[in-house]
Amino acid sequence: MIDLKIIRESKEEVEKALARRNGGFSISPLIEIDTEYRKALSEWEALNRRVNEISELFKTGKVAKDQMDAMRQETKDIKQKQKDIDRLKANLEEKLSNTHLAIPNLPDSSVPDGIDETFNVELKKWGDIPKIDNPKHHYEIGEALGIFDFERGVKVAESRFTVLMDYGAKIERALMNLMLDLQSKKGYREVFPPILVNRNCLIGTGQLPKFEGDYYKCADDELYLVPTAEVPVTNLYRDEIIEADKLPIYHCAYTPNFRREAGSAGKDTRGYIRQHQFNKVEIVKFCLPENSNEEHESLTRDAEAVLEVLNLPYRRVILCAGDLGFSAAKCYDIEVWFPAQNKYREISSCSNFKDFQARRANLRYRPADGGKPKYMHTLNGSGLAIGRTMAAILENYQQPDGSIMIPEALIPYLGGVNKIAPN
RNA sequence: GGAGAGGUGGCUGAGUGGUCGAAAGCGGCUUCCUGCUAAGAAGUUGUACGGUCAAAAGCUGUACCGAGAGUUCGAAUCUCUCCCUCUCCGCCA
Repeated sequence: MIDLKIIRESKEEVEKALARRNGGFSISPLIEIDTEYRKALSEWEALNRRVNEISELFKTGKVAKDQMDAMRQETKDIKQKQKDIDRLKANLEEKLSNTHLAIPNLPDSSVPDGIDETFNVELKKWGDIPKIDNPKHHYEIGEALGIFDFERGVKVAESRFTVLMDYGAKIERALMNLMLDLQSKKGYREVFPPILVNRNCLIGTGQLPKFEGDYYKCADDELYLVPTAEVPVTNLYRDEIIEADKLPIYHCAYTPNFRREAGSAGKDTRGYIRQHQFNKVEIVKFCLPENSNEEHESLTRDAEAVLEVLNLPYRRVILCAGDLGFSAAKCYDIEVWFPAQNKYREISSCSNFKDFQARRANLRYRPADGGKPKYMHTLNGSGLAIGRTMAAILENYQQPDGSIMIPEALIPYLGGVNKIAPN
């Protein structure tokens, strides 16, 4: 969340920055609630001061006998008044918190203007687009190879669930290992976190309270299936104070991810691109505020490295302010080439959240000079979405005879297999 | 699921209804001392939100000892409810 102090003191700048996003976020209601809340708080404090005074008099034995009852009565009356203020205060506090938590991050000044993805700006392209006559879609190839079973996925769960068979399952597992090995070598400490997380985690990273309907929740427990490893990994250090010399901290994590895809009805209904359950390797960084820009650049490079190792053509775009996710101040999308769709599709999102998540999750560090704890910066990116990587491999490595070649780097992870052909 | 123990500052850990934001130790910071290092001596050291101030420092107010409610002039301390952790037992991958 955005520092309330900044919101109070530079209302215009904050509103101007937020206006670049879609949706028109006015912070006036927040400021009103904040003012009311602080008024109630100081009233309550003034009353309590008198209570403290009276008890101090009792303590030091300065109360004359005939005044004791009057003073006892006075605090009773004050407590009664405080109760009324308490109700108001609790009410305002909740409103303040909910309103505050619903305000998205400020777009960084380097983020281009624009209202939707058509305003995103391409920054670079990598790799040669393969020349394929009448390229087939990944789902056609996968079904013909017998490695995707969409119908049984629906039978076992519902739509947007897929069963992987034989080399489908094996490639999924091989990619997971390749990606974790690659990021581990780059210095990301591997972690395997819980896949069910509590509500505070989702508030910490910014999914809640605003997007309640987007996630799977357990009926009998206050636990949610993770929509991304970002959630448990970023919350690893929630409510902690880390010594400055321990930063930056890098983590990589594999988890399955679960998303209800509310609002994506009809989008990518065929294929393996948009599933309710998908695997992903995530890379996460915690760093000093002054370093987050360069950490963002290098993190994005670390995500791109996976595509380069697999020799899949991609491009990098910078998201415009209107397309930016709720918590991000700045975000690069990495898009991989899909020959049959004849376009680039998102395969990784690399974001700098600055101190937005750190405030929510209370992630602080102790400065080297021993001063007061400060909020660190958090960043993360997919490294990569595994299902989409498999889909991209199927399409980019497809052969005229219906087989697919295996990217060289993946061959060792598949026990030496370099080609998969239909039975 | 059953029985018991417990949740206190960056950490470990004392705590009698008022002298407790809280002993002590560790860690951190400052200074001193000794060729360097190590060791030693003294001092200092919580967080949040307010007020005062041009601002900072300082001073000052309020809250915070797992969460919430209660008793009391006054609660870390007493009572109740909830949450969490640990130990033992049971069950189980």
